[in-house]
Amino acid sequence: MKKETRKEEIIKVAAALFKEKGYSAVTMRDIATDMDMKAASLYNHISSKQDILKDIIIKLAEAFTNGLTKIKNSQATSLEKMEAIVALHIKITSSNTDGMASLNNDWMHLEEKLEYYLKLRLDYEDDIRFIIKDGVFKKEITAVSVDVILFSVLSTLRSLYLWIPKKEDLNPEKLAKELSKVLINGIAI
Amino acid sequence: MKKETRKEEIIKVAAALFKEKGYSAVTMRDIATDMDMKAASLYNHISSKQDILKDIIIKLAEAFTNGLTKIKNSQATSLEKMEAIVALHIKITSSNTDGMASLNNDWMHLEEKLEYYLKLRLDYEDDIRFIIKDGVFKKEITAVSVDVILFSVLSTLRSLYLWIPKKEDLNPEKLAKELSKVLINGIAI
DNA sequence: TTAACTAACTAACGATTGTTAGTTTAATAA
DNA sequence: TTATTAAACTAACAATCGTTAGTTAGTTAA
Repeated sequence: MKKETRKEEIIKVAAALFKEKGYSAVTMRDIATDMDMKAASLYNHISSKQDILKDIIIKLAEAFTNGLTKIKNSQATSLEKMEAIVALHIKITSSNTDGMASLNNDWMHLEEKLEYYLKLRLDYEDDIRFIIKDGVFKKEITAVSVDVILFSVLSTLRSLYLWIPKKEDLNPEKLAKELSKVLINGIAI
Repeated sequence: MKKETRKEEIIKVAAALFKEKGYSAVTMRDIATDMDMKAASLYNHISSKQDILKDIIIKLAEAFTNGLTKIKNSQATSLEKMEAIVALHIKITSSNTDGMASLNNDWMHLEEKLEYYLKLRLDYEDDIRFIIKDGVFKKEITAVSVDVILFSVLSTLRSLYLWIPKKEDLNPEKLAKELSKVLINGIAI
């Protein structure tokens, strides 16, 4: 029960198609064509189209949750934690930009796992909101609306999947440094 | 307060459904159900499903292009222009959050109008990139990567459609002020 | 009144959808 | 050798898709 390479290939090919056209617009025959096989043959490896989406999204969502847990339990300052969150998003996203497209755009088609996903996402946002609030309290972060800060930072990080593939020469550490600088210090001189 | 035409009603209902499930997952029968009619009756008012999407997206894309043209031809400083761009996005997005979901997520299904849309989007990004470059040259904007700044700002503005509907008491001017402050001055004290 | 128009309807179309059943082929294990 | 297994195949299914054709009822214009 460990011969999952073929299954993983299918999921990878499917994720690329899901990014290009969206989950609903991709047919099992599309995935099969890119795998050089017939649609029915896919079912030797996966149990349903739905199951492919679940695999893609839940794995990524749990990676974010696990990454954030380490950060929030660390001894870093609030701003250092924000920098670590930026680095976490760059690390996970650059390892799977296709899958991140599904996570961002097709989570509503999860059905059985939808509730679980929504809980992970809500908890994730709450944890970051707490880090920001703590930063404001400790006078590390400006006292403009916490929600505006949360929204602004998270929107940028959640869009990385669109942008990272365009940078052919990606240096994750350099990007993390520059992006942290822009998000934390702004763009004004 | 002129009465909406039947076609406009359909487009509005369709946009709400497109936001909820994505263009491909919405059927003509879904739209008809929400309009309290049969799917075939929709064709007395619209020519195709595709045409609904085109109406939604192109109208918005042109509104952005027109708005940015005024800003770039103004005498404002680079930072003032950036603030005006923030306000432009808030204004257009808050007037049609449903449509903005299609613009962001379903543009790839435009078919005949796809090329035109892509040109508008590319020109839009180039215009903002120029404003940022000019700001760096005039020492109003920090000399970190222009693309990182462009990406960060535009990602946030393009995600407004997800966030504005959650703020039941939206004050566009106040939001523009706060968001500009966060994007331009950052979050650090 | 008559004619034209608007906006709904029923019925159905060919195409495509995700998926199942049963079969075949080649490689590996006994 | 024989048996087993993995991974492909063909054929087909019921359901659903966007859309068309033709009809009907109510409203407006002449």
